[in-house]
Amino acid sequence: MEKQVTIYDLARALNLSTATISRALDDSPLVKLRTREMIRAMAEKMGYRQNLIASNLRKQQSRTIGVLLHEVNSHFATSVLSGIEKITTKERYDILIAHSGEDGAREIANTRNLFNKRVDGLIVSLAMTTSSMDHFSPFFEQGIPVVFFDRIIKKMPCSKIVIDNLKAGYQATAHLLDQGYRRIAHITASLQRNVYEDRFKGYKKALADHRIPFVPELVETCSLNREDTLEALNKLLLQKPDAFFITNDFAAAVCMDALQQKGIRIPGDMGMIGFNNDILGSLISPKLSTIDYPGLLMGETAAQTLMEKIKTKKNGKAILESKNITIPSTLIIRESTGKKDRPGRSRKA
Amino acid sequence: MEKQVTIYDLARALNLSTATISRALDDSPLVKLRTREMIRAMAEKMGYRQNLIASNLRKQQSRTIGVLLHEVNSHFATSVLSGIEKITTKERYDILIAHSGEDGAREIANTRNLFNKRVDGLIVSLAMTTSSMDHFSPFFEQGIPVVFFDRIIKKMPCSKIVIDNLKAGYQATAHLLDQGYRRIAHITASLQRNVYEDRFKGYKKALADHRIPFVPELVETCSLNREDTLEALNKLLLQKPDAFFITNDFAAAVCMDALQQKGIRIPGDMGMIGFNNDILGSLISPKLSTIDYPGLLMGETAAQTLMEKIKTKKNGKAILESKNITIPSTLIIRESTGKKDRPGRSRKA
DNA sequence: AATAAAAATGAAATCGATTACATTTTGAAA
DNA sequence: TTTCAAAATGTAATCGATTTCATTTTTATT
Repeated sequence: MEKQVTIYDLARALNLSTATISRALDDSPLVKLRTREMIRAMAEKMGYRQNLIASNLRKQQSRTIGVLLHEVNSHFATSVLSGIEKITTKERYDILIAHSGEDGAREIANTRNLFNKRVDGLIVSLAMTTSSMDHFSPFFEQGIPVVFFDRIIKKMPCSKIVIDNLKAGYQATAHLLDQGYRRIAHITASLQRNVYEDRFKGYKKALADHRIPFVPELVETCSLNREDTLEALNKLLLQKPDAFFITNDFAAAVCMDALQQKGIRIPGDMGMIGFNNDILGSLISPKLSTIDYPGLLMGETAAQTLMEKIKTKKNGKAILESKNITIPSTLIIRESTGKKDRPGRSRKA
Repeated sequence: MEKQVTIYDLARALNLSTATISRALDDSPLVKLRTREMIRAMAEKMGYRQNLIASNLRKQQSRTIGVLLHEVNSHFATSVLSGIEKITTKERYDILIAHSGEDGAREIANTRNLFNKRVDGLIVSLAMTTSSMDHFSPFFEQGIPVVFFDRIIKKMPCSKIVIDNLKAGYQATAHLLDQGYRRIAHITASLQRNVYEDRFKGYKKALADHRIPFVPELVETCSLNREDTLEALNKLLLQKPDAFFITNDFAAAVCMDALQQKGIRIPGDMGMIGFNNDILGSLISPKLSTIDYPGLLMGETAAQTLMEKIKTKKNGKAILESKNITIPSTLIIRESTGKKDRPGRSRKA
């Protein structure tokens, strides 16, 4: 349990000033090369380790960026995180991850904490129950860059990274229609959140374009966890749907399992399409059709956008132009959306 | 872009000293209640936010604990993280997550960085390729608590949280044997790592106890990602196994999918057991038998152990007794390990 | 060798909070 | 009203690095 070695110790040992030590350790050309080498050697020998807390206080930065997430236990979330990390580590920034478990109050507490830790920037996907945006105002007031992704608020004046959820919802629904399904149920989450709202809009637009009436009873909203999803499923089954568009692959997998238990064949009796392109979908049977949502790219883009903002801020003027970036998403057709069987006929297994 | 409000600003505004302000904001009884309320109100009014960097520098702490992981994109990893978080947020600590992507060099860099950030403690699961332990010595020298979990080094003098991998490997293998399988292949990862080594030992012991000869050709080591797993699978198929014990559920799911493509029936023709109890296993078909590895509990236990160490350190004497905790694991029998078909007979689908 | 310019180094303020120690205020007892 | 302990507040050092603004040393030029 030895005392920490500081630049004062190095200065004393070498009979130099802390200014020179500090500059040398930063590899500044202001210090003679020979001196620099001497200092490096002594730092190594004495086991010096820079105290980043002190450094950050003086430099008025933290070299840390905060990431506010609603959940981390999904393939999508971990993809986004690894995309973010890929960019930030390259720039030698750390990330502080805080997740709210979909709870707005925890999101507020986390936001506050990250501000107090003086993160240099923030990347956010909103919790399901967040309604007000007031907790972000300290960041805006201080000009600390914030980038939203996935779950955003459209009217916020800052950069946002999204996919075209309306189009994706449209594609998913249209594909089911093309395969002969007509009574398409939709399991989704809080329509307060843009992502679910837009997919829902796409769903309705596809129905309209195919001249299929929209039936409100075919839509259920839930938290998307296992129990709630099954509850929604059972409620919807009373409406005799012939296909499901489910806004999340995990929930879709849960439903497929339950439907197959009941002896319902997928596809054929029932079409099924998910959302996100979780690896899960390619391992279950039948393999799940879905919308590819490139989490890695989204994370990278969000981080890249944030890093640029941080840099322009450092170099003087804070040009706070907000970017709205739309990442491409793709319909992935696998097995669960095979053609619908004609009624009365039987299908080859 | 207003300037940050500091306690100096509050002190000036209220004609008090920074000492009083600081104490009041900490709710110290040294400050008269009325004054405290006044200060709180003014802080609120002026939009004061504590600068934790300054506070941490002075207090010689970071209220942050570092978590070194090899990967984060698995159900197990996210469970552990959420277990850790559950405990640490309760104690108002943040976690700084660094993952190495199984790369020893990155692990070293991450360890160094976390040290420089002066984390108050470290929770570690080693990367696949880590061999030396030298990068942890600054922590030991400074008496900063370190807790290892899952992938550990047995001889390290610090707390470790593990499951009984030998027993688990034994159970998995014995279960396959009980179901009538005899040529059991084993797909695993680097035997340098205790977890894989111990499971392998359990596998061999189970074989020995059932008087089945151990065949080295039935064991393959790989990274456990999709491609490598498939390669291992194909190599092993040449040895005509009748069951697989695969040390990871994701890899097991990949294999099951590939085997079923080839028309091999699971169970019956081939038994299959995984490891970890990833949710995945309950959604694929047949449902995967596995070993439940309680990640949440492991995370909680690791965090709890660490928090205790941090506390005893703060209260003076650093009693560095190392705990070795073994968490219970359970065999979960589902569908993929149904009885083996007798040769020559056919099984009902 | 004298001089100016460039290079290297140093002194001290600074970042924002905490806290040991000192001082003032308050209130109760004498 | 005085006295003194307790309560409340203040002063200033401190955490460890960075950086502005000197100051000293070195090098090049005449």
